[in-house]
Amino acid sequence: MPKSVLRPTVPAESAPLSAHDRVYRGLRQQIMHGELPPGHALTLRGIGKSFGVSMTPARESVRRLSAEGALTLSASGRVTTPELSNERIEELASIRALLEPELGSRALRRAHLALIDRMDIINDANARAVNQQNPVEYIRTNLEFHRTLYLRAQSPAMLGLLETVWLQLGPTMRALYTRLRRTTAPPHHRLILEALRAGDDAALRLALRTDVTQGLRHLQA
Amino acid sequence: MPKSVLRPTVPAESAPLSAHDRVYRGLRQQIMHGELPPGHALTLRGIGKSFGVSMTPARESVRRLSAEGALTLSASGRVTTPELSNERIEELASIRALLEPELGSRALRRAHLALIDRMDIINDANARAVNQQNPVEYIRTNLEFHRTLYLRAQSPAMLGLLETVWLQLGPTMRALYTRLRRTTAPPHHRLILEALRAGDDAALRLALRTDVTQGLRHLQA
DNA sequence: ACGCTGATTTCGTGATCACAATTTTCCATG
DNA sequence: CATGGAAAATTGTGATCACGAAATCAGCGT
Repeated sequence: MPKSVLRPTVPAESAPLSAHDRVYRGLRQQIMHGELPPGHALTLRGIGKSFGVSMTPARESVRRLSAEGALTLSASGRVTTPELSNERIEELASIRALLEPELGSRALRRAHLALIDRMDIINDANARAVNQQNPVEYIRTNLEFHRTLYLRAQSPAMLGLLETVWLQLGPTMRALYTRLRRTTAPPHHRLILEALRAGDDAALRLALRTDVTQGLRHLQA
Repeated sequence: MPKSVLRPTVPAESAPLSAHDRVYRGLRQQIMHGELPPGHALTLRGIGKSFGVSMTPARESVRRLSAEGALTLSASGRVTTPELSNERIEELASIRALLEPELGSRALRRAHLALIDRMDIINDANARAVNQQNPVEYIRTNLEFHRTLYLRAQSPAMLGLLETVWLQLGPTMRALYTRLRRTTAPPHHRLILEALRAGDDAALRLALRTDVTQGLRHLQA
């Protein structure tokens, strides 16, 4: 594979993206966006083939993702997406309920109108995904709505931690959202946007917390 | 499934521990306990040799640890322990200040006297490490003091997240503790123990928060 | 003494392979 | 028709290798 020939003048702004990175990002997105159900089995050779690489980068990606809780390794090394117990789901939800209000609060001071408008647009796409009953698109836009806000918090470590929590919840969220097909958009997104416009810290924290906890508690029924 | 019959002479109680796991655990402990200064360079071949394995398990361990923020990969793939900016240190400290009071509070309901006694003993060892001005032993016993409490919270995901934060801070804590050799044990451990004995949730949360923030703020001078 | 350039060494990456263990398949037996 | 177990296919593990890129070093010139 004459890779250097095929990449004559690499656009300097973007990294060349190693094989491992492509596989990692691809798998990570599939998992976080709920494209895989809980308990879905994967193989290193299969992953490698679907990304056009050998086992080696596939294995590294799997190790990395399993370290983040996005994949489960059985005792014999078999790879599956995690099947979370109810206890674990509740714990992850409570972590979200702890981190997200904090991130929102930090972002509030730096949020300007352009940001809120952008979130509004994303929220529309989210509502559309609900109408289409498209779980993957719903999860994707929902996460993008939150991440757009949290990026303004300028707290990369905290956001990174939160993303690993989202990652762990990906397959479970898919299962829950496909099981009971919801027909109404998450109601608290409006409250979040209002609190942002008003610059009301307490209201924003509350809206974020209830959005997270209600969203998951509503599904555990 | 008569697997136990077919198994030759494996010690049943402990997993065989794959090469990758041994390397991962070994490196992780070195980093978390502050045995390596910030910016310390590592090589895959060197890691492999020091653990008696080939590059492959070494590489997987490094990938995993870098995913957790315990190691930094340069653009060319070079491996070093992270050199944290002051901003990053503050952010990680505020994450600790967010998670640790929550974990402590959850543990409080389940904490019995034997646990507090154990923490007392660990705290003595911690004070001894201060007198000996032994940074590694100080960090180790300090973390063990906290972890002993948080294990009772029965919140493995939250504790896991916290440990990755500790991991990221390992080399920096070593640098800080060796730079200014402190001569007095952390004063808030007493407050933590008192709050535990009194069953006072608010006091425990406060003591944990100040222990975390003061501990790091005291060193940034 | 200092800086630059070219050679050499070191290093990470990704592919491939042998091997052992597991899982699956399939057929014979009750 | 179910069931048990042997054979075959599949899978993860770890070692090794070639390759290109990066870092280190040597030697030269200024």
